[in-house]
Amino acid sequence: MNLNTLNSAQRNAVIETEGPVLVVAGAGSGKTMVLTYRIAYLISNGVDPANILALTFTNKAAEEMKERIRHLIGKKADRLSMGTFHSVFAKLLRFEASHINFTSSYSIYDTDDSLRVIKGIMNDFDISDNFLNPKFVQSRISNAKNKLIKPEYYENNFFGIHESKIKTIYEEYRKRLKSNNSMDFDDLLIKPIELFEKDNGALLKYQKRYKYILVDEYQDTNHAQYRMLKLLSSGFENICVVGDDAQSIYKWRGADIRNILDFTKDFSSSKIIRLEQNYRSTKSILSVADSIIKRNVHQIEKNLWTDNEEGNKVTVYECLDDKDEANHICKAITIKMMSQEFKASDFAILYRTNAQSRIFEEALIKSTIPYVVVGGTEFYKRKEIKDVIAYLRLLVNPDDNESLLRIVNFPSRGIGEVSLEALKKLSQQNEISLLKGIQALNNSDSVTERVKKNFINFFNLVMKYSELVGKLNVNELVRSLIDETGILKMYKEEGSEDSINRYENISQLLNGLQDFVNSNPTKTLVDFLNDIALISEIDKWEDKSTAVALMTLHSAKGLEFKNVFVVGCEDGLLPLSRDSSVDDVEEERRLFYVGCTRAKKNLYVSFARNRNRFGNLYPQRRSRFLDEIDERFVEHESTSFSHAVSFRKKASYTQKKDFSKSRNAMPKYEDFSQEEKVLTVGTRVMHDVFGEGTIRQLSGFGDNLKAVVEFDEGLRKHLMLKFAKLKVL
DNA sequence: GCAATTTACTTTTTT
DNA sequence: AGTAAATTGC
Repeated sequence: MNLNTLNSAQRNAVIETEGPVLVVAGAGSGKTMVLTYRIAYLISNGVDPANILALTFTNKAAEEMKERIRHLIGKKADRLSMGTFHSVFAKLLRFEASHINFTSSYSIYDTDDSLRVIKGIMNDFDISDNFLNPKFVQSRISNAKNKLIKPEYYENNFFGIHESKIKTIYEEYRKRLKSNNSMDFDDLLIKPIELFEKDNGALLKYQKRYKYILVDEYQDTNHAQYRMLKLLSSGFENICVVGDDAQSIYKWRGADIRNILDFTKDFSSSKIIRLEQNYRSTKSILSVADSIIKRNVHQIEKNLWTDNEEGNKVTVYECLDDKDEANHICKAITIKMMSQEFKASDFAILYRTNAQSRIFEEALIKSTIPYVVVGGTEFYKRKEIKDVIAYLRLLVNPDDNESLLRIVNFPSRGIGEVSLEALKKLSQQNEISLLKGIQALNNSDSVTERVKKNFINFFNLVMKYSELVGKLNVNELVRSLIDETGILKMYKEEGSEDSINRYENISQLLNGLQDFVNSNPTKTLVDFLNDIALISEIDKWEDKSTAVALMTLHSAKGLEFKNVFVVGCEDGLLPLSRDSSVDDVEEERRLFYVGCTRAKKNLYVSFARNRNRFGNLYPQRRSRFLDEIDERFVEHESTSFSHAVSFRKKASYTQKKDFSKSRNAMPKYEDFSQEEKVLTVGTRVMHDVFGEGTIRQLSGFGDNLKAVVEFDEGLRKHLMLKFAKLKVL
């Protein structure tokens, strides 16, 4: 291990091992290397690896870091506690489960599972989901949990019309998860905190164990994570957090940027080390990124610089529409690959929303460029996969009612809604799990004999295999169970494209399980379920693969590529706006900044003048972020407009009719994005009868152009623009 | 109780 | 446009 390869700030960050340290690490400043070296340095100075806790943002980051440390210090590295907050504490909770009245085979509910629980509660409590959106309730509950607010204090912290109802749901939600022996993502952070707060012995045990704590991506930790770190580090106070406030992009998930801004206040006598030299990008790229981010008001002062070459200018592409954007980029990639200078995996296409990936996929296929979409519809969230997982969960956790409900009638066993209600009612009365309830139901007369038989068949299936858990090889057990359910057979026989897909997905899951067990025979079914609950798509992605990477800007955090395309730089998309409420533009700007700083050699940002959304073409305006870029480092390119025509359009949409009549004679691209008085989402309009309002949605073309207008009086109207004479204000 | 048809909703970003 | 949920008809 040679510390001389580090610059002086980096070296400080490695050797200041005692006491609280904040490392403000700008993009590309070698933060991963610093963390790696710091851990290796600790160990080479005699610290037991088992006394080090390193928390990363993704499992992938943890794996990579562990690999690098292994290179530096060898096998000792395996004894490190390293992983995401969620995976490290999920493991801890399996050890300590009995102390919080759970079992070590508790289920982990993802957001879908948790939403189903909430819907179930609202259904039981007769709260209509028109009245209260379950997703809203879910986000409120998650929000409260992130802030460590218990149901009893809920109403002191949230102020809206429905809070007392939400509080009731929150209370019941907690109860149900508890009786299901299940935890959601938030619980994985909260439950250890609750344990530590009530059981000082447990806290002391882990304080002693984790003498040195390191946290990566600290800018994206939430309050619960902060509280946890505070508790664990309060003994030795050897806590080192690394982060960059300019790259905080998870506020929507509860991340609290104050954690990093206030670190020096929260942890007294802490040191700050700034890593300001960027080793990743060219001067042009860094200057562009800097010109954007400096528009944000709230930040830690820092000055990122680089010794790297000036490099090529950053290209701003102006495209006709989203299709043109995709083709344009494919062409650029093809040309660059032909020069032999770059291979496919040197390129990344980064977008704001997953929905944007499709159009690039189509274009890449046509261009025969290998690509891989990272993220999107996640494998483990597919219906067929969740069904299989529900079976497995029920085997190890018989209290998991949510999983039971999912599969009790899948494949069809003749158990309908009415029979299920009877089972739920009986189980609730006797305060037993639904699975146990089946036995009770069998001894009652609330359902027909035929239904009883159907239930018992299911019950026997589950019991048969849960008794085999631990006795039979995991792989054999699962294959045999799935075979007996007939799921695979069912999909195979149906034969539609969709069902073949599902069949293959389940096969893939079973193969994944086989690999999991083969690579480590001591692993159990619970381990497998735990792993797949906490794994993300980015964790599975191998950058060794020779393919262009497509992913969201969020997923790209922490990665780097020689050539980066940040696409869809249009107002409303990047920055993304939901309705026209005041959004946090600063966070969107940071997201754009994160995207730009992923590039090592070449950066391309593009926007389309028209974009398809929900199957309709909408005019777009270039992102305000593009106007913030320092022009000295930019070159502009655009698709030739020679065959496209601009329209002179008057203020009123009554003239729109003329335009639509001559539409057939018009070229393919209708460009009204640069016109002055244009109707777009957000435009203020005047209606003779309804008064002033704001356009919320646009659809259709020509005579069929329709708008949803929200009038200031509170009315929301769907209007045909052909008839409604709207004036643009 | 189930299949077929209609409707509603999606596009934030994810552990 | 494409999918999931809800509703209807058998």
